[in-house]
Amino acid sequence: MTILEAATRESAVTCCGMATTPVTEEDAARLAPMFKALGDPVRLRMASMIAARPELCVCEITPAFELSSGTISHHLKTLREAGLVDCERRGTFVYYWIQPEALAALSALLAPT
Amino acid sequence: MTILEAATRESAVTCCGMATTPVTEEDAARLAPMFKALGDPVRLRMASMIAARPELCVCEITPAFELSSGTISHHLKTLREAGLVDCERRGTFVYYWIQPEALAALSALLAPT
DNA sequence: TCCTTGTCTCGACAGCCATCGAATCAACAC
DNA sequence: GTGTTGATTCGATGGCTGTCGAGACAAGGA
Repeated sequence: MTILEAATRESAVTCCGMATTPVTEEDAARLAPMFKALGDPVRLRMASMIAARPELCVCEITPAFELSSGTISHHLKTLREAGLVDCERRGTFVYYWIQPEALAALSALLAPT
Repeated sequence: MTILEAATRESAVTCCGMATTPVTEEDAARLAPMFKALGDPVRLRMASMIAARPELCVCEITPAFELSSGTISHHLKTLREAGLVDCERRGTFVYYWIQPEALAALSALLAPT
């Protein structure tokens, strides 16, 4: 079971945000890395750009930031390892898309239904 | 204008999450520190504990973690500086409460209306 | 006044992280 | 094969951060 699946299922089970029931130690350990990944302005913008479209090519992300391609890849990897996005190579290009369940899990935690 | 007020107003103006419109550079700079503050398991649990009640005494938070009082204070300060909580001393004790607008701003960003 | 208790601040330190440039890899065109 | 372009990985570095313990501060009681 991936982190994402666990987080999604958990939020579905608890069905309420932290404003009603405090998160368990285990949930905190699973969800905190997702918040952490969004805790950098560059990555927050990246995630936002990716979420605003069905999928997005790295070649469209890179020119939006004045950063080296190495740093861009590093941030995308961080978002991927947090379970917030996934990617696929198609020919020369790599495309990223959002994992909506991950966003939903975080959102559910912040705002009780 | 505080960070919190700015974030709250912004989310009210845009009224949609990052799944529909990418956040601006300025919004990202304002909101990322809030996500970052929630990006530590200890702070996420703390915020959750505080959010689950109208207000919470530090003396109730401290025993929930196996950490020194210095570290507890440090994390609470981080949450406060991020605009997620506020506090007040009443006699010997200090009480913390959540800033619901801050959570709402983050939630609005994650989940379009 | 002195002592106790709750909380915060300070100084220090080990570990993590954002960034860069260089090197490497993948796919394609020639 | 050779070269080119897109993307990732690697190594290094300066800065940030989570943690502790000790000290300082605030409030109240003996």
